[in-house]
Amino acid sequence: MNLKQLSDRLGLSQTTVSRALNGYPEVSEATRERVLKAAQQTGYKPNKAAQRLATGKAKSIGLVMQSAPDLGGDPHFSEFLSGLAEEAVKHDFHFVMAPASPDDEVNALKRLIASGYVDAVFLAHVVDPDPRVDLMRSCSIPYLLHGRTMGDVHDYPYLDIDNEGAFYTATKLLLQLGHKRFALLNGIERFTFAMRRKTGAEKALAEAGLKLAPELVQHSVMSDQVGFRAMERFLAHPERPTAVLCASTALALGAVRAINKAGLKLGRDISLIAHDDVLSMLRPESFSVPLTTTRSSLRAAGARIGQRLIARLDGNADLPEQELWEAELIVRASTGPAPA
Amino acid sequence: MNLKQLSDRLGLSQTTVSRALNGYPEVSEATRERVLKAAQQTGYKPNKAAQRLATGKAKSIGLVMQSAPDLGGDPHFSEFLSGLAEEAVKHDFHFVMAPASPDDEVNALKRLIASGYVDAVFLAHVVDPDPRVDLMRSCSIPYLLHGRTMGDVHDYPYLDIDNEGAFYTATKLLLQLGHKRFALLNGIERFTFAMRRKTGAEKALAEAGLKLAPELVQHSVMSDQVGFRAMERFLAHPERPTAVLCASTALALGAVRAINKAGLKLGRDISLIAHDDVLSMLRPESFSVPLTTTRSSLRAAGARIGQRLIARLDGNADLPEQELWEAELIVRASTGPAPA
DNA sequence: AATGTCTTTCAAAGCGCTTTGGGAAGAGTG
DNA sequence: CACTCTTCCCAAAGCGCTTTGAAAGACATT
Repeated sequence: MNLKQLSDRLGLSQTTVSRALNGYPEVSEATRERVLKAAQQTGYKPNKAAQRLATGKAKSIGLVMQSAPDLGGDPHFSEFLSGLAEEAVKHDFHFVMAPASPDDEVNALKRLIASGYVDAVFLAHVVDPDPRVDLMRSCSIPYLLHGRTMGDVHDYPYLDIDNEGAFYTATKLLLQLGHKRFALLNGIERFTFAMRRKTGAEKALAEAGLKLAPELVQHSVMSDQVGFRAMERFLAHPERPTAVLCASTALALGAVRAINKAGLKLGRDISLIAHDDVLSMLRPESFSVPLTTTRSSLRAAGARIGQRLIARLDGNADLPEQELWEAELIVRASTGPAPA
Repeated sequence: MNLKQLSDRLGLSQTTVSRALNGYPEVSEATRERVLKAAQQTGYKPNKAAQRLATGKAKSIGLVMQSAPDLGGDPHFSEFLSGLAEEAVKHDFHFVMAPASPDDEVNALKRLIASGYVDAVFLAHVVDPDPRVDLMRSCSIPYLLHGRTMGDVHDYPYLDIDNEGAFYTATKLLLQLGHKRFALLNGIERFTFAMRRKTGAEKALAEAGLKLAPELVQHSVMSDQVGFRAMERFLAHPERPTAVLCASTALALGAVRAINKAGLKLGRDISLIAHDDVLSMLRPESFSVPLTTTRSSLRAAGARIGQRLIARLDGNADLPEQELWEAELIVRASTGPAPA
C-alpha cells in the first residue's frame, strides 16, 4: 500500500492525503479523519526512503560500529545503545549502523553520511587527533561526539565525562588512605578516555611526589580475562602494589579474582577502585567485597546524546553543545587503609 | 556531489555514469575508467535512499531492538551483533535498528518493513506462538529467526541451537554424578529458548524418576545480580540443591558468588553447569573454579545469520533454510560427584 | 550503395513521497 | 451584486538514482 493507492481509494489527491497524514492545516477535519481512518485500516506506512529523498529528513541517526574478526561484542556498547534507544523510541527515530573494520572507519563514516540514510551521526571511541572531527566539520550534518579530543578547547559538540577528575579523585582517596604503590588497569591507550584517566591518576600521584611504575600499568581491552592476567602480573611484582585503579568493572572482576587467588583480602591487603559504567549485567555493589567506584551511567549518556541530537534535528537549540559530566565517587568496601 | 553533477562534469549522461559505476557491460573501458577516476577524485558516494527507491535494494538488514526504561543493555545482544557485523562488513551491508517498547514490537516491525529501508529482517527473542512469524509470512521480504517456535514442524527460515538437547545432556551428566536435587536458573519464561532448556532438564530428570521443585526454578533476566539472589534463595531451601543448571555465564557469576558466600565449595558441595554463549567479556574457563558448560557461540550465530541473509539477497539459495546447532558439553571443575 | 550487426551513448520514465503554486468553491464585505 | 478572503483541494515538479527503449555511429557484409 502506497500513497497513490491510498489516495485513489479515498478519491483524494496524494497532496491532500499526505497533508492530512502529516498534520498540515490545509485539510478539513472531516477529510483528515477519513484519511487517518483509512490509513489505519489499510495499515499504510509511509516509505521512509522516499520520505527521506523528498524531505532530506528520515528520523534516523547513524553510527559506525567497529567490527573485526577478533573483536568481540562489547557490553559497554550495548549499554550505551540501550540508552540511545530509550530516547529514540520516544521520538520514533531509528538507527543506521555501518559496521567497519577499525582501519576503515573514516571511510565508512563518509559513506554513511553520503548515503542519505541518516539525519545525524554519533561518534564514539574518540582518539587524538581524531580525523573524524575534521570530516564532520566539513559536512553540515549534525553530529555529536561521545568523548572529546585532548586539550582544553573544543569547537565541536560533545558529551564527555570528566575522566581525569574521576581518576584524580579516586587516586586522592587512596593516597589519603596511605597507599604508595599504585597499579593501573586501563582501557586501550589510543582512546582519549584512557589517556585522561591515566593523567588524572598521575596528577594526584605527582602531588604526593609519587609516580606510576610502567610495569604496573596495563592498557588493553576491558575484559575479565585481561583483568585477571594483568593483576596476576602486578601481584608478582617485587614491589607489589597496594592500590589498584581499574577502568571498568569487567576488568575489576578479573582483578578481584586474581587477588582472591593470591590469598589476599580486598580492602585490607589491597585496595581497588573501579570506574563503573553501570553495566546492567555487572554491578559493583554486588561483588563479594563491594567495590568502591567512580560512577557514571553509560546508559544515561546514551539517552542524553539521543536527546540532544534529536532536539537539534527538531530545531530546538536550547540544549548545551558541550557537556562534561562529573563521575560520582562511591566508597564501598574495596578500599581501606594501606597495610603497614 | 550527486550523479547529475558528476555526469555534467564528465560530459556524459547519468545513464552512462551510473552504468560505468555499477559495472554494466554497455560502456567502453575507456569511459568506465574515466568515470571511476572522477568518482574517486570527487569523492562521489551514491545516495542510498535514492538507490533503494529506484531498485528496491539497499544492502541493509533490519532488526527491531527491544527498548524500555528499565531494560539495560544486554551483552548477549552486542555479542550477537558483533557476529552479524563481521559478515555485514565483508559485503558492505549495514543495519537498520528500530527500537521498540516490548509491547509494540510487532508494530515496529511492520513500520520497519514498510519503511523501504531494509532488504531483509532478522528476528530474535522468539516466543510461542510468535505473531511476527505470521506477519513475516505475509510480507515477501526475506527474513530469518534466531530461535524457533515450539513444536517440531517449522515452515520458516531459522537458526537455532538445540537448547533442549544441551540441557538434557547437562542434566544427564549431573545425574550420572549422582545428583538428585536440582535447581534451574533460567532465562525469561516466555522465550522459547528458556522453555526448551527447561524441557531438556525435565526430560532427563523424568527418565531418572525425578522432578524439578518449582521453588528451585527461577525465570528471569540473565544478570549477575539475579543469579546471586536466586542462588541465595535456593541455598536457603530446606532441601538444598546439589546441582544447578544455569542459562548463562552471567547468571552463573552471581550464583557462584552466592555459593562461595555460603561457604560451599563449587564442584564438591554443589555442582553447576552453565550455558556459555561465549561472551567476550566473561569466560567460564576463567572462573576461579572453571565452569562446566554447554557452549555455543552467539557471535558465530550472528555471523551465520548475516551470511545466510546476505546470500539469500544475492540470489544464492544454496544455504540451508533451517539449521539446528548442537551445543558442546565442556566439562570443567564446577561439576563433581554428588556429596554423600 | 544499401543493408545488417555491434558497440556505445542518451533521453525519459519511474520508484514513493513532499511541496509549490494555483484554482474552485463558499463565506464575508461593502 | 460584484468583490475580496478563506478554506479546501489538486496537478505537477522534484528529491537522486536505475533502467527501458531508442538512436547514432562504426564496421562488416552483401
